[in-house]
Amino acid sequence: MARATIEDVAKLAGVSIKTVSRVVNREANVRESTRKRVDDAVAELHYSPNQSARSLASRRSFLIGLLYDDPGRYAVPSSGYVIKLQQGLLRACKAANYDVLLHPCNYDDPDIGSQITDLIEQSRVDGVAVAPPLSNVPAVIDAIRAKGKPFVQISPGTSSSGHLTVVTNDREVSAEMTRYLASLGHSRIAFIKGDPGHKAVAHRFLGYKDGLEACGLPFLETLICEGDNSIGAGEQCAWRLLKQEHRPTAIFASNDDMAAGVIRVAQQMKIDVPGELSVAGFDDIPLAQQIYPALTTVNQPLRRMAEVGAQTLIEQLQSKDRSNELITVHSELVPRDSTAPVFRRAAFGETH
Amino acid sequence: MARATIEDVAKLAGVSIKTVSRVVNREANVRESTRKRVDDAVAELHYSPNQSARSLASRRSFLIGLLYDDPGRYAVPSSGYVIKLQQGLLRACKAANYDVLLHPCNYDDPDIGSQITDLIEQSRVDGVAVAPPLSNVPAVIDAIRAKGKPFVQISPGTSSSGHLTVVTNDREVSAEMTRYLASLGHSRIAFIKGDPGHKAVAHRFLGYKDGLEACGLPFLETLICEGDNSIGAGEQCAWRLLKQEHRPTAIFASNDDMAAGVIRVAQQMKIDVPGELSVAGFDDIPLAQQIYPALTTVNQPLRRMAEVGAQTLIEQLQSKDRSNELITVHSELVPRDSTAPVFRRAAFGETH
DNA sequence: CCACATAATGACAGCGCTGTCGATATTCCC
DNA sequence: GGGAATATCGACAGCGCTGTCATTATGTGG
Repeated sequence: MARATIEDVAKLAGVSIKTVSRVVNREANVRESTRKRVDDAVAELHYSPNQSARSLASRRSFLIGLLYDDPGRYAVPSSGYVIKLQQGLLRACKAANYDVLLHPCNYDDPDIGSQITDLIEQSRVDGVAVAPPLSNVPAVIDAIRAKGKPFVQISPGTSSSGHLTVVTNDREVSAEMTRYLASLGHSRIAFIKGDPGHKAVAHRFLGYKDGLEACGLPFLETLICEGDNSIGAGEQCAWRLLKQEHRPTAIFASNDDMAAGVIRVAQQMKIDVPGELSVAGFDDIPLAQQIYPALTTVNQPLRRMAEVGAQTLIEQLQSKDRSNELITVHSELVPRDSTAPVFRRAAFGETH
Repeated sequence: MARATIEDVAKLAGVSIKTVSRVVNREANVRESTRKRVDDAVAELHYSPNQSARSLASRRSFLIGLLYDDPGRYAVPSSGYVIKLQQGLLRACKAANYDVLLHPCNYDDPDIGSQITDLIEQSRVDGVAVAPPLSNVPAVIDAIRAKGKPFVQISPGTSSSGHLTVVTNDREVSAEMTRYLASLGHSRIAFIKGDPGHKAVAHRFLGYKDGLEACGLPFLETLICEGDNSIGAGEQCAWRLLKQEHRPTAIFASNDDMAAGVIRVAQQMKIDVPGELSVAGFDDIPLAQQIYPALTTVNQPLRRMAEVGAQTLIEQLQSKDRSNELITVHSELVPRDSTAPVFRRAAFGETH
């Protein structure tokens, strides 16, 4: 049983193939009675248009590419991240009758620019969604733009740019977290910065400072530490911060892994969390719910970012307007058990 | 700058479009000198064939669909699993110049059969790879077969079937694990069965029995327990097994989560692992390396299974032979720190 | 009821390739 | 060296749609 073609449907409905095309594509100016006849024929024949023919004739593939950093052979942890991106993209694409094509890349490749160029040249996609950390690499963005391929940049941090971008309010929500900690009575709030090469985390630090300022708290260099985003780095920073005589009563780490490191060290130092020390993270990775105490953190709406990005990209593709929208999707503060009102004695610099 | 077409290349190389087509598709019977002229023209124009036109003319989309269970809104843990599948598929497809299309489904959907039917009807893919747990649902397999769509079933357990299937040697490697434990001196080796609805785990239990038999050890019902694959189930089984007077010196759980539950209970009961109790799991999930002690387990070559499956599927697509191969990819025993030579006193039934 | 605007439909070319088949060039063997 | 076998190449139809434009049906105002 060969697949039905538009011609079969037209014959059965007693109309021209063009009218079938109109009905299938929901175009205007088709009489209701005609539409129904065609729809019935479509249903009877289980007709589904041949995408290749559609693509060839209309010069659109109805395919959106996802450009992302390949989690690689052993990096299972980041897979949740990729899956969320895919889910967002898939939802938007499904709604618009597009399909998703995967284009994993190697973030570390020194030759990433020309890699992307080749990829875009050969790919059949109508548009591309670029996810972090790839979307933070200028060579990548430049390559896509040079090829004139419509795209949306999904970026955690703010971006200048002259193209469609979806960001989240990292800075604002970091300020919010800081204010939240202050509202619990904390006045010595430490901050652990992340990898300086990672663009997004810079904004979190700025947000932290905003938050301090909003609460009238002083900014103290002794309460700032920098790590490379790993649990180990979080531990090192925690040691440094907590062995000070006048130690902080709250530590805000710019990602969850480092926050987990802080909690681990606190346990080793017999500092009760959250009794004597409040700890907050950022990202809301699965681990955040699994550790004890469950980590107060910030949920990045990655799925939603991908969804909104793809949706807008597709809209632009269809209307051909291609404006340079900057879309912000709001992150959410997730209070859990690792933060609590300040413990007064500890606040006055008592060591254990 | 519009994309170059085959006609542009033909003109530049001074040949007919058919010859360009031959060169691009690596067909035989093209003079070396001609081939070179065409290749040069292709390079100069950055020509890349229009896939839609190719597909329309050749009736092949060069697209492989991945049918998998959508990890869903919160089920981040299983994302590593999906990513591995994708990686395997992508590798095989890239090598053959195919692309991957994602088709997430809902495993729990009671109407899954007709869902799949619709999906297949509308999808443009040449073939489909079905991953577990979806591949264990008869309605899914039946729906694909009914539509006559070429497919490969990726299945952890053995399968009868009349179609291309990739399996792994669950039973054999379970026997191997059992023999390994016996070789460490264990004679009281308990086994925790998994969810009986889960086809794959049944084979693991058979393998356990094979292993016992091979070592001349008796099969004892008192050393068998059944859980639902969760950590909690592992804990329950562990309590049951370990509070017996004559308790086992080794516990082989049919998945890692349950093994993790066993280790947790052992710690609570102050039973040293691996000193007094060896624990083995199955699957080699990320957690297996993270817990203490690191878990001895079995690594399922999921990525490799997907890769081999897709590769074979594509080969069949191209040769049109469509035989019903059964491909086995071997799982690997991964010895870590949770297993050790038997502790004699414990072996003689001493309680803590 | 007619001239005109607008809605509804169809005829047909052509998107950029591949498959078929026929034409021509080259090689091989006796 | 001649004819058959084989290698090499091109002409052309057509894959199943969409876009364009012409044509016909329907409505509208005076």
